[in-house]
Amino acid sequence: MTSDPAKRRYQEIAELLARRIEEEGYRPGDKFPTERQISVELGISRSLVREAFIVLEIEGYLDVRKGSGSYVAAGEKISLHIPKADYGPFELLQARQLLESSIAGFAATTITKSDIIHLRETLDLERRAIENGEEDYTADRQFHRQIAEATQNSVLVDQVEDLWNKRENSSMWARLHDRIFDLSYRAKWLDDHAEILEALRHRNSDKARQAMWQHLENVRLTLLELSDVGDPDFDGYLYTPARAAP
Amino acid sequence: MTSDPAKRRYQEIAELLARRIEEEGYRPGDKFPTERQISVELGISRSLVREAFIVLEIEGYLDVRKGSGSYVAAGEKISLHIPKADYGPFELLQARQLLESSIAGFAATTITKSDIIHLRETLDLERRAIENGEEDYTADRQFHRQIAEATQNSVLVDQVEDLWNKRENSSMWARLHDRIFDLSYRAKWLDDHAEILEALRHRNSDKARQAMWQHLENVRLTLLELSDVGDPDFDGYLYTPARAAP
DNA sequence: GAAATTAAATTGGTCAACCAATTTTCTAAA
DNA sequence: TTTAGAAAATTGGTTGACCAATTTAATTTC
Repeated sequence: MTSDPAKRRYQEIAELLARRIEEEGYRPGDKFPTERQISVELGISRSLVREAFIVLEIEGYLDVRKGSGSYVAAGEKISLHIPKADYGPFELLQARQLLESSIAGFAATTITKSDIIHLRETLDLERRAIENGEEDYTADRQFHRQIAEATQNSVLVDQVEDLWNKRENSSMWARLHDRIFDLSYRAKWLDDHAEILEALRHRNSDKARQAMWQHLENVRLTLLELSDVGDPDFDGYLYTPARAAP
Repeated sequence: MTSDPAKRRYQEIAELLARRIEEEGYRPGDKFPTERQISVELGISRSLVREAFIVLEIEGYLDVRKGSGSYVAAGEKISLHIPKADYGPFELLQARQLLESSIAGFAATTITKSDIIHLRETLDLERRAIENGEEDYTADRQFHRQIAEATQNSVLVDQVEDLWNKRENSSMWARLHDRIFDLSYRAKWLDDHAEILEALRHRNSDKARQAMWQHLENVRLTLLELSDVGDPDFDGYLYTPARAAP
């Protein structure tokens, strides 16, 4: 998908050093070698090491202090690369159910004509992707994002995006990915989306909420079906506490 | 709370340039000024600009190409992870209202005897903190977190925690902080919490949802009241789209 | 001998110069 | 006129030197 022509030098060095921190028993607060030490060791200039240190600082690995040195960071920072919880697909869906159904209900009260038009365009993109057999689900994601955007609340948008990111980082979901698209339940989900859009168009808050809930419930049921393949790894995810629709 | 000793130079420059990209009508694929141009314009060395470019590249703003120049990145990358946006207090509260009321309703169906006991203990801590005039609101936060934990869904817990973290990073909220605790609306909120707990204890899903909604609505009203002080900075936050309770 | 002061060494911060890849311009051949 | 190739200009990549803040060691003072 992405070009990924050539990894930049500082990125290579940063990954090398990050691996060192993780695998070499560094504990928070420990002193890390200085920029000069690393540069001598790797036979490169200090500027390159410095750039790598910046990356590591941003990712929450290091805490650099002028005149003192660099130290392995203590607090859990905003590091996105490594320390990523591996959420299960069912708890993710459950969270989306609770959050996105509320958002859909709210969005029905704030949505504009323009939002409706954009949502319809996204729906067309979805339909075309399915007809062409593409595995691309960006339109699907976009649909849900646009609904959140209709609330005019950036926190909600980020919250929804965060759940999608968590899903893409979920190892279990990655294993399910192929099965889901092979069996092409997406046509059913497309109908769900159309129903949600219809409720939003009529500014029917209750119906929008329920339609979103049912949509994600359908996804959940599909997942349950696909999980019943004797794979012992799925055991921990099979059960999800039942709950009535709101 | 946080130390925040001194923002690093490259970080300042990166934020400046990021703001320029966002506010100056740059579109994906557009060519961005070269490192040299920026360095001349800002009167600093190119190394500093280069470090800022690295930050922007990591955050998904830029796509730098040797010999060619830097271009505004096309795909939405992982940018939202790092640059913690400065959310307004009302959109934060609105998000909490939607999410936490749903969580409370769900938690009512999954909560255990043990959870109730722990919540009651937390409530006592809150009461004691208020009686002693402490400004510490960790018990408050803990109460909301424990309700999320009662759902047994780690995604929901993280989601709630994330909203609290966003609030603590909110500059506008920081300015409101003192006023809120000076006027001690916390006693009222303590009653709200007690009511929520009562609904959870009776496993009354609807009532728990509504009680949580009303609680956050009360916080919102307090904020509105406190904001009416002629501070022009609040203008952008004064209006929040109305919405009926679910 | 202990504490305060000063000096030296260490470390990250900043800079200007040069290197290498790419793009653009110019030139000449078809 | 078009096109292929070479030269020039542009741009990011890399380096070593120097600056400034911090830490450590040495010195002075009581």
